[in-house]
Amino acid sequence: MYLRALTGLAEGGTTTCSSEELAASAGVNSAKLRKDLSYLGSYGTRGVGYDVEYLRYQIAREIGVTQDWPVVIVGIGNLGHALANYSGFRSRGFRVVALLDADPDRHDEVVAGLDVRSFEDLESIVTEDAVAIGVIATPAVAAQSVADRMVAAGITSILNFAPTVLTVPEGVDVRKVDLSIELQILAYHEQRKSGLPTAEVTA
Amino acid sequence: MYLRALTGLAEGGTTTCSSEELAASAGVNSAKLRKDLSYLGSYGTRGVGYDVEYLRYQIAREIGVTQDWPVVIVGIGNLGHALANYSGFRSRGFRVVALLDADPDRHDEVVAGLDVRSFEDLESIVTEDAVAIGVIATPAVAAQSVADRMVAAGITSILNFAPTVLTVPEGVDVRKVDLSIELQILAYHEQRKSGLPTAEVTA
DNA sequence: AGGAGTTTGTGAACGGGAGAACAAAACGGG
DNA sequence: CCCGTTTTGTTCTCCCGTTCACAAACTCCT
Repeated sequence: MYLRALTGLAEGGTTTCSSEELAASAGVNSAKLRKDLSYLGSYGTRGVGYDVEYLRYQIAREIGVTQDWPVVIVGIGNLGHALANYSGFRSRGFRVVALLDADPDRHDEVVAGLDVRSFEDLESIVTEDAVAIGVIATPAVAAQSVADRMVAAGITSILNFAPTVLTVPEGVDVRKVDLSIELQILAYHEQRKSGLPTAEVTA
Repeated sequence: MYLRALTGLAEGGTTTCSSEELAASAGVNSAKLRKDLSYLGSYGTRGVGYDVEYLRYQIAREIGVTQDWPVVIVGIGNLGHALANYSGFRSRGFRVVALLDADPDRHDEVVAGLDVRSFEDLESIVTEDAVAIGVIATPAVAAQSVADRMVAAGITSILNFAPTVLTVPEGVDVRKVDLSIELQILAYHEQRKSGLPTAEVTA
């Protein structure tokens, strides 16, 4: 978040910023921001603030975005399609090296300049391109078996868009994004708003 | 999460489950699950467990998924396309009533059985269909102005996929989904794994 | 009917993140 | 060169979510 806020400030021509400004851009409290940055080191100057470019590089280096991360996307349905075309990945150091799908009917398609290939090619792609990160955009029923194959092939980080809990061996990281849960949370608050029109709304 | 886990169990033919089973399905600790459910009421039976269907209905009612929520999606690029076609929304009580885009070239397209309409139609759609929830899938630069228009039109809950912090008046809920930040988190752990091959991996 | 075995619901302890507050450090003006 | 101003880095405190642990409650078997 801070990285993106800094990028925004840099594009706006700002060269120096205070913790207060940066915190506002990132949508957090300034004390929290300073504490977070202090874990990386002491990159600010008291009485002045932070050098935008310098801090940006330090954060990028720390979280590993200075290098390029090859990524494989499995499941080229609507969501996989969108992810393959999502420009935000490339601009943040991620390179989609392959699109895989189990459905042979999709294997002729070209999406985002890449051939959709057979899921059977997973192992060779992972070893060839040293892929460590895999994205699962398949239906829920297929997700666990795809994850198993990924882990067997050597992938150690998985981003899961399927609405299922994945079980993976220790040492493998999984993060889950569930689009409809976010909507459900909004619906819940919405219901409370309309149900209790005079009551206080808890943020 | 519990709701989805329960749906999965119900589809598998389970009629009764213990907190331990349900917690495993949802990927959480069983004590936490019991405490969470206790906030809704006392819907379990000691020595037996929870009735899957009954508990499912109680949770659905509590979070407001028994009713149908009309939703508007603004920004029909790759992501908006995918969201419009995402079946998980409809099956969870959300109905996409309109797709809007500022680009007139897109206004003839039909996506997911809906015409892509002009962003100018926002106000009439919101009032006509009593829409309370809006989804922003536009580029970052447009997100804030879209949010402002949404709020002015009467929308009180926004799901934001654009990589920007939105500022909205009090009483309006915003939730943010950032696809590349999830990847960055994985990349960070990945870097630590390879950088410290003998060190302990912190979950 | 009664006791053994389960499983829920909840009180208590633990841990960690978030904000307030302040000392240390850098800059600028006289 | 010194003092006031600004802003960082850090400590202290508070609060909330998570987990442990156990009593209450229910079932089943004898």
